[in-house]
Amino acid sequence: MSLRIYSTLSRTKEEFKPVKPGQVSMYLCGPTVYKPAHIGHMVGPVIFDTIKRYLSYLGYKTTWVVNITDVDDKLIVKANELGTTVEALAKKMTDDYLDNLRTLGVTVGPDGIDHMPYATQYIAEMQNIISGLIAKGYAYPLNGDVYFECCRDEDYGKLSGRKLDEMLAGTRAETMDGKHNPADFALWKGSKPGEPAWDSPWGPGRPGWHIECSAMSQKLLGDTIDIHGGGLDLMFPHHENEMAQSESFTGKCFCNFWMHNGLLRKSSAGGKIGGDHSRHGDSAEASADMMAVKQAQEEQKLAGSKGAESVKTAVFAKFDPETVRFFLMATHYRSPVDFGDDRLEETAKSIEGFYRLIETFGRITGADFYSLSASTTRAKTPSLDGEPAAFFSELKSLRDRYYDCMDDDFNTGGAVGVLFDLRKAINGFIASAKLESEGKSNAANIAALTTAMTLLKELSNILGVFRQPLAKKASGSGDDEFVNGIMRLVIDLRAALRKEKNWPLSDKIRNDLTALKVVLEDRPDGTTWKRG
RNA sequence: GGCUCCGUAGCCAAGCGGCUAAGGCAGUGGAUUGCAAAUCCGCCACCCCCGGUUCGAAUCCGGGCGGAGCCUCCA
Repeated sequence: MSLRIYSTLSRTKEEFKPVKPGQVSMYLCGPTVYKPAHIGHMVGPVIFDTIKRYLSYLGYKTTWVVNITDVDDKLIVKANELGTTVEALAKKMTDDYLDNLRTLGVTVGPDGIDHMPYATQYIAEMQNIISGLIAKGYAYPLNGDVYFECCRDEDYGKLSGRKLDEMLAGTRAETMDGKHNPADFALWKGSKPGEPAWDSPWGPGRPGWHIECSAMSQKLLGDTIDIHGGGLDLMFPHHENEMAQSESFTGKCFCNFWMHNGLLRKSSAGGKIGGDHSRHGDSAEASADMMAVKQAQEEQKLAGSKGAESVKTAVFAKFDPETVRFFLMATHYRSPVDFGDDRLEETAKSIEGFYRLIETFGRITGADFYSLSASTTRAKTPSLDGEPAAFFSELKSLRDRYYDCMDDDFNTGGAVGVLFDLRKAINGFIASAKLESEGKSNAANIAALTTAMTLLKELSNILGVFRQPLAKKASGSGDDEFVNGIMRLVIDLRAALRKEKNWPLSDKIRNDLTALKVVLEDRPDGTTWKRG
């Protein structure tokens, strides 16, 4: 089974073949850093982080670039508004962005984003491309600006499926501004006084939106890259234009696999409004003022400039980052996703069992799941031949299913399903081998359990989940000696009551503790507690 | 209006021509438990509608209905 990737260009899944054997170059369009990051900005990086992990797992030496756009109209406007400089604003928002990425397990470095170039550091490269495009007749200067002439690029529109002449039909004349063609877009923008500006052959100015990605990907990854990613909303015009520029300049294919991730939508207040979603199709509502509807849609869209809350306040205050990451992994990257509290709550509930299994594993073996050393490459994955044979062969087939999913256009949703099945298999093994009670000293079974848990770690590492304990702590790990001491006392006293079969009192203790968000669980070998 | 994409159980969701349509949440029957919790074993889908291609379709094609995104420097 070999890796297949859906390419936006061909609208089909194609077998993945890198330009250079054994190596993969990957470029993801990063943010314009003019406002705090919202959760929608995190989707691409999280998905591509997993893609890189899997490519690395397959043995590819993967180089991943995510750019930072630190010069842009919006940045200028916002900085003026706030009475600060573009540089200072960009710095602050970049830090916010990176901070949130780190929280979600995406780092800058060999295990994550390899290069994070800033647009302002590649002005010379951009100017070089612009000059080249003018020389080749693909671009023309106009009043201090430089425009790319779309109709000179024969296959312009091939990514988004647009035809140039169709696009022109509905265009208003006033958008022309002397451009040869309304679709022509700026490679270079002459600056007004007070705006950030760089000297250029066409006068002081700043780069257009698309040229930075062309320049940076070429400089850092070469003329033809393997994978280029971004949100679906960037397909047009950004990626279309980016590709048009780059290919016109180099005369080579710019990118072999275009990958676009679906966008997040903020789900409506959920059940809180009326509960029954199916009622929204009322014909009375259908006649509502279209503008109002359009407006409402705007607000729902996370990417809209208005109303989007920062990740920290909107999400991380309420949900563990691992829950968020798991949620993103549970659906296919190309699908649009409703993002809302009720969905995250469901996810949190669904993954609790993994954390419980991890605790159980610790109780049985004394080992720490998070310290297990799991293989990070498919080539070095354990053979999984062992006893009991039935259990091992189940592990093996689950792993194969996981591979099949990931090989099929990074089907993380299917892979997540495998993780749940793996959990069930391990729990079943623990139960049938009675590892929590009389089977505790069976060394072979303990070893089998450890192998299985190591496999769980190996497979969840690729998705970037279960890398650390939840903030919600298990017994004794997050509280001070005082609390732990009190809890030990309470549990001991209750154990004595239970021995006397004083059920009313021992149940009262457990129930009252539940009200305090402390959960007691009675097991054959004693009672454990944790904060719930 | 043009260009894309989607429509699988109460909800979320995988599935990409062929064994009994993954998995999660909710619900439900049982095992286990002093009772719980957790865990395990079960149950829970006429794949939006209508045609067509095929020995065979949730999967391919045509039409319809419904939804989403883009066409506006939004990831």
